[in-house]
Amino acid sequence: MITSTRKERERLEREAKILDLARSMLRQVGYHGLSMDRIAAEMEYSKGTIYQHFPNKEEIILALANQALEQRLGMFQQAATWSPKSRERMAGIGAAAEEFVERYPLHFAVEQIIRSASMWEKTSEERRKFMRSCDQRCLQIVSGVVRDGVAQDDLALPANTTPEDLVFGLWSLNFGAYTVITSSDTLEENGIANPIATLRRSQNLLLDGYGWQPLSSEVDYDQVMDQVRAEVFGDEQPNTP
Amino acid sequence: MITSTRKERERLEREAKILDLARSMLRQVGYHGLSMDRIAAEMEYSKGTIYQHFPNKEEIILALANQALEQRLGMFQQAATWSPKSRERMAGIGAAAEEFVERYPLHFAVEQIIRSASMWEKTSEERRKFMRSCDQRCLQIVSGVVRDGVAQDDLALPANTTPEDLVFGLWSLNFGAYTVITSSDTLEENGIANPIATLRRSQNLLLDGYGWQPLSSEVDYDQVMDQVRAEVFGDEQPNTP
Amino acid sequence: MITSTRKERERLEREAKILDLARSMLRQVGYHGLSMDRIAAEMEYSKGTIYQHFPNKEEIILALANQALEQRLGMFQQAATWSPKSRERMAGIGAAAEEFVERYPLHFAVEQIIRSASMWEKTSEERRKFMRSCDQRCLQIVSGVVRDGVAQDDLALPANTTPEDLVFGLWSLNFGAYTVITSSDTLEENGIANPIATLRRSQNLLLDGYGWQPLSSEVDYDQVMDQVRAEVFGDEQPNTP
Amino acid sequence: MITSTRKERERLEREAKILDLARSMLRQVGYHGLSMDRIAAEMEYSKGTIYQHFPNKEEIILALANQALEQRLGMFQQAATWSPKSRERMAGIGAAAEEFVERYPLHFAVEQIIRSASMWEKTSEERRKFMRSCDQRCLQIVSGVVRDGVAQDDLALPANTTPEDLVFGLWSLNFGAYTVITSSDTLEENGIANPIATLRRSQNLLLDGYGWQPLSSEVDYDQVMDQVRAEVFGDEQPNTP
DNA sequence: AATGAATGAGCGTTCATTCAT
DNA sequence: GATGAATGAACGCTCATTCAT
Repeated sequence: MITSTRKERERLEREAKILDLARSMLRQVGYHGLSMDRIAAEMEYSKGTIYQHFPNKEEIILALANQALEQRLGMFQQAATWSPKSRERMAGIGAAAEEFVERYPLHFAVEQIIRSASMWEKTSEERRKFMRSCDQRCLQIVSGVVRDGVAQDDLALPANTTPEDLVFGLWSLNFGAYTVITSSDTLEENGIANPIATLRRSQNLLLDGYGWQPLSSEVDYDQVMDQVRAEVFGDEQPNTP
Repeated sequence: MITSTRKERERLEREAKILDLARSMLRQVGYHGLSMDRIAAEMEYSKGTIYQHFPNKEEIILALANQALEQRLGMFQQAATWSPKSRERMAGIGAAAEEFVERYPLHFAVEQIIRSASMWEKTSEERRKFMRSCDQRCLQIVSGVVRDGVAQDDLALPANTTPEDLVFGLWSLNFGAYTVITSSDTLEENGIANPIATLRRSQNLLLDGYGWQPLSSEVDYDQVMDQVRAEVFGDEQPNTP
Repeated sequence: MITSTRKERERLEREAKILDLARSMLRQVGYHGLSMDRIAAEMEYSKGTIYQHFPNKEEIILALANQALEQRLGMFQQAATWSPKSRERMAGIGAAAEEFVERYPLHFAVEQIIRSASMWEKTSEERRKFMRSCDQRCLQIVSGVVRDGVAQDDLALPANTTPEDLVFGLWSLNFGAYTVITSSDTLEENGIANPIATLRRSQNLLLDGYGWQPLSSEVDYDQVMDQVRAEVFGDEQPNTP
Repeated sequence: MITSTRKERERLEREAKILDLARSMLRQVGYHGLSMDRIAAEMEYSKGTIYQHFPNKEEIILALANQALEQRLGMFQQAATWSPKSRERMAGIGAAAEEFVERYPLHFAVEQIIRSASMWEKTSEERRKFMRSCDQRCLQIVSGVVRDGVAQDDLALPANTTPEDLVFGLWSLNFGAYTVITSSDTLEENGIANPIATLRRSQNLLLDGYGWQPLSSEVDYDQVMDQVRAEVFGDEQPNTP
């Protein structure tokens, strides 16, 4: 029993090591530069050993995606229960999204690559399902907060609009903002000095636009978000300069 | 010299042809399937000839991206001068962005690939510069409209906020939305039936949030955008259902 | 010792099981698909254990071949004592050869592989010897029948001709026929509707040619062969249509 | 024109060289030992170049098979027109088969491997067709001689027997005999001193058995075969000792 | 004795790039 | 200037075999 436990533990450690390596390599050399040869070379293990953990390259990438999604899911779950006030919980989720990108930039990079690469071929349907379900659960957490807001009369949705529609807007804004931030190194010299702050404001304005009470003119959600990051995620430094 | 002019013209034609072919191949077989061999095989020219136009494969892809950016730049320019009213011009740019993705989906796909691939070592500084300048000019066009709005008192920017900050929000929203739309095939079943409409509303709410007059509660910008797409870009069918 | 006997028995059982598995895998996935990994996976034993039985893959295949040869040898022995009449015994051996291919097609396939593959460097001298001895004993059984025929004056061999020469002819005919049958799927459409019947006739004509009494014009050896297959080998259905 | 002719010639030469090498390697290391790596290494060309001539490994093997079959076809055609007497022409074909194996032992080895290997997967259907057609044409040449014999009343076929049935017997005998000869090195010590002579006799007895006139008791077909090999195929030494 | 993780050479194949013609 | 044969490193992947446990 002890032996099998140790072996199992070693196996998991090795698997984690492979994924760590693959993750950082994925960012450095991109999807097309990531190769089993390189992964094996960079580890102290042989190619065959890598293949004993993952049946093919795509599975490695999908595993990375799953890790990223699971990580975010967990953070969203924490944030979604943080406050009794619906709009504050929403702000909390925004804070979680921030925290996620900053704390696990590689996870975010993996997500970006996954969402744009054209490599949905060989990966096992099982894992793909898992990925979709992570996506959905994330979406549901956030739309759940919207529903709470509606239920608590903090918010009234326009006709023909689902909570998911609202979330789609926030999601797009968030994902797009971090993608632009990550892929552009001339933001500052182009007049965008503090993109994170702008993202926060944009999110607030969007929620204000939906009439979600209390509006950002009444509550300083910037401060709320810093508070979430400090209290829920243990940041030492507030993020707003 | 007339001769050299003809030669030059032929050269440009051939270059355009290579790019057209590469672009459609990129759609059909993905980045993975794009190969110099295949490009050459599908043209009446040989591999060597193609190498006389583009020193390596990456340059082709970058050239493709530049075409896309130039295309968008042109469309933005058209949209940015379409109306005397600043907020309508802004809506026009939104319509142009829509039109761009729908009319040239490949261009958008190329942009995404470019933004995630890591292949900048091999590409020429010249082309890279061009790309950056396209990006910047696009940004400037849009921020120009913002400045006009400010100048015309349709809009007052908060303290510490540049026109570019505002544009960054819109840009993120747009880019993010189209990335999510492109990469997710379960949007509808997840409650997001009409993502384009949601994107439009999100944009409007954002601009409303900045106080840009006249607000979307006063003017039906949906209709304005359809109008732009019809009048400026010649769409026969309005996009709102 | 009782213990060692049990162990020995278990060992032999396991060995037989490995070979059974390997043989059926050989049928299903061909020589190419036969792998130690797969054998181990399909058994309740590990790769290492299999290596304790067979020092390498080739030995397994050779052991398979030996099983096949031994099987045939046994059947030939049965057939060679079946009748007091030499020519009928000869027909019996023909029937045994038929029976062998039909009842154990895998054994025949293994034989063919063995005879064409080049893998003798790795295999043990012992097993190779065994294989040669099987071959020889088979030959001797048949040539023994020829000698009986000569001794009983049913047959007179030409000058410079050994009983083995005669057997060589039959052997060639038989092995060649089944190889052609196995490897060609267009026999029928090429006018060879019943190759087995033709093989039988060819054998009979050959023996007639040597003057082996009674000739096939006097005795219906087709019927004799069906009888052998029914009585000696327990076939329920006669083979001639 | 001249250039292209030279290039074409060089191409064909290179192709022939690859095939020559592959052929001799196939015999030495067997089907499973033959690898593109080895072929490339043994030539002064790189792997990529080999692939510019043959799209995959199987095609190389099939090309070898085609060469062998075509070679034999040609020899059979020569032999089939050699004499006005049907049975002598038949003997001529036997001589051609002998000549083929002796003059091109590698071609024969290829045939043997092809007929037993389980690798009919990837090869282009086109080439496979060609192979089948070679087989058929060979068969037709020989069965044509049988038909001639029937037409000339040298031979009467039994009921339910096609000329192809007769040929099937000869074919089996021949292919089987040479396979046994090739794969067994203990023939002589097992009492089979002159297998070729035995094969010849077996063939004659078979044809005698069908009643093909004149019988081998009337004509010395051994001498006829030596004559064919000398006159048609230019052998300097008769083959019968 | 049994295990299965680890190895690493090998496989068939692709493809960007070069360069003699 | 155009060609395409040649290259050779790289790719994803397999598998017989070894050996520490």
